Amino acid sequence: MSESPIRVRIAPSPTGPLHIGTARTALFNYLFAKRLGGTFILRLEDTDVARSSIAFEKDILDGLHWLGLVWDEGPEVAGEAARGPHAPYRQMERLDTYRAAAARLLAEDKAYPCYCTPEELEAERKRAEAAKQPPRYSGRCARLTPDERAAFEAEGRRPALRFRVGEGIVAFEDLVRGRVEIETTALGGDFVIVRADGTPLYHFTVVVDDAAMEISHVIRGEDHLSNTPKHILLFRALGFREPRFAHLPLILNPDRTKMSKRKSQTAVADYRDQGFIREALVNYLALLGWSTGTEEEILSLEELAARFDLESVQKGGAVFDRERLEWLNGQWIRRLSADDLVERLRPFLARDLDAGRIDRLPTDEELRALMPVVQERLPTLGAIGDLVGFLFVDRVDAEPAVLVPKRWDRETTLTALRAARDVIASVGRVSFEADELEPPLRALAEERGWKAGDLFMAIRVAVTGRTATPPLFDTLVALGRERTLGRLDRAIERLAAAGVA
RNA sequence: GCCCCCAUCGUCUAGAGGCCCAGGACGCCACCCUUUCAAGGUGGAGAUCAGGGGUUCGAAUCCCCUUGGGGGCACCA
Repeated sequence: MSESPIRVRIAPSPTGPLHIGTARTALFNYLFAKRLGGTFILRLEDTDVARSSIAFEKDILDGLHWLGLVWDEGPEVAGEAARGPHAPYRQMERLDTYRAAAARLLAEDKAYPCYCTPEELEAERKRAEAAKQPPRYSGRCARLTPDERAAFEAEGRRPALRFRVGEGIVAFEDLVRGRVEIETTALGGDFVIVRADGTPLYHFTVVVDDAAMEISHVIRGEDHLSNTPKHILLFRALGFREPRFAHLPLILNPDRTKMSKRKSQTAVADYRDQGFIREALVNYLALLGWSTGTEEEILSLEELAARFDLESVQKGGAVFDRERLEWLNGQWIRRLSADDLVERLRPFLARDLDAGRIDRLPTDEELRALMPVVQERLPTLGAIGDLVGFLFVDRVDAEPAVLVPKRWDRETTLTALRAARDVIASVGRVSFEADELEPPLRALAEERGWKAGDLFMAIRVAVTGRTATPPLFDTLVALGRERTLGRLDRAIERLAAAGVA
């Protein structure tokens, strides 16, 4: 095999938001390129004009960018010029290239005009299905005489262009699966490469572009495995050198079918919006279908790039396991610097404010002070409001029923809360620190014969409204003396009132 | 229906003939730590390596068959 520079690409189609599967394919291409000092290219396959949109394109670009998968060559975006020697990288801007290639195939009779209408083809497919036959183009237009063509033209029919598949066996050496062979007769007959309206189709553009962009390795999902023979035939017909192929295992729904929007959360943006961080998603995706062969598992993009190899890619599909992603997300959140975490938490807090889940935004100092206690408790960034939101609301409503610890009754709770209020009021006058609060409150519990845990739980619920919170004294400090006392008073009032009623 | 691909704990995987009556991780359970919740630590349950035939002194690992699963078969990508 001749040595050529490593050039790989991710070629998404802007017909939907960035999909987890596309992100994984992009990642593997990226890692492969980085590992081998190759070039990672982004190409937009937007020839399905009806379904493509700018909004999807933006979502895809933003998502790849967010994941840190920067491309070496790619289209112009947001006013920034295209990068790379093979611009444009958007297929609808490359129509001339396809037109020229199509003209060549037509001139060499490797392709021919087909005048069948969609309705006729549909009928043909229906018939095949009814007869339990594989759907296959009949080849009706393969050998039209000039007169017959003229007749169709006179009718006003516009032809599509079909590629002659021919006979024989196409074989290739897949980098993850080994040798794959398929008989061309199993390809479904001659296939359309240019629509009647003149726009080119996927199988055609992908080959023309991969050749034009000198792609050395086509790394894509297994759903393309059976398309590969078509592509190889096209590479040959056009006289292009074929790239090497590697087909990645599919990412699966829990029921082991191809991951889909219907059964799983597939949009990368949704994961980001829920507070999964890029490090975790990249790490998780890399380990879906590939492993280092060691027991390492927490790996950064750089560490992954240093270890990646196609030989270790799994052949079987992999079920997307959200729980494991969440665990990895926690691992990565804990590895962030406090300042970085504060920064990343901001948008989520802003969203909580918009939604009315909190009444004000914490200052940077407030947030920063919470990090030691918050960092190890956050499964996702989106959980921040749930974790410490009570600190930033104007009032909490502690239900009398939950205010009373399991082992206590209302009277005891009331007594305890009043006593605790006095202790806190007396010790916190000058400064308000956790290690100033804890000893006297423990002493109080001891003196009254209460379990410290019960006393702490009553206080916890009184000031936060909930039974699960960060450590109590850190929480009181974060709340501040005045608000702590205020919430205690309010809880005492409510509990007392509940008894009267 | 036809073609192609795949097959180790529930899930992600290690394993490339003896180191494996199969290792790690997530999840689950228990215990420890502990004011709650987490995090962390320790331990446990969990896979007759889909089944059946070969090959071999020896197979999760090689071959064949069966079964099961998946993907593809568009003027979508």
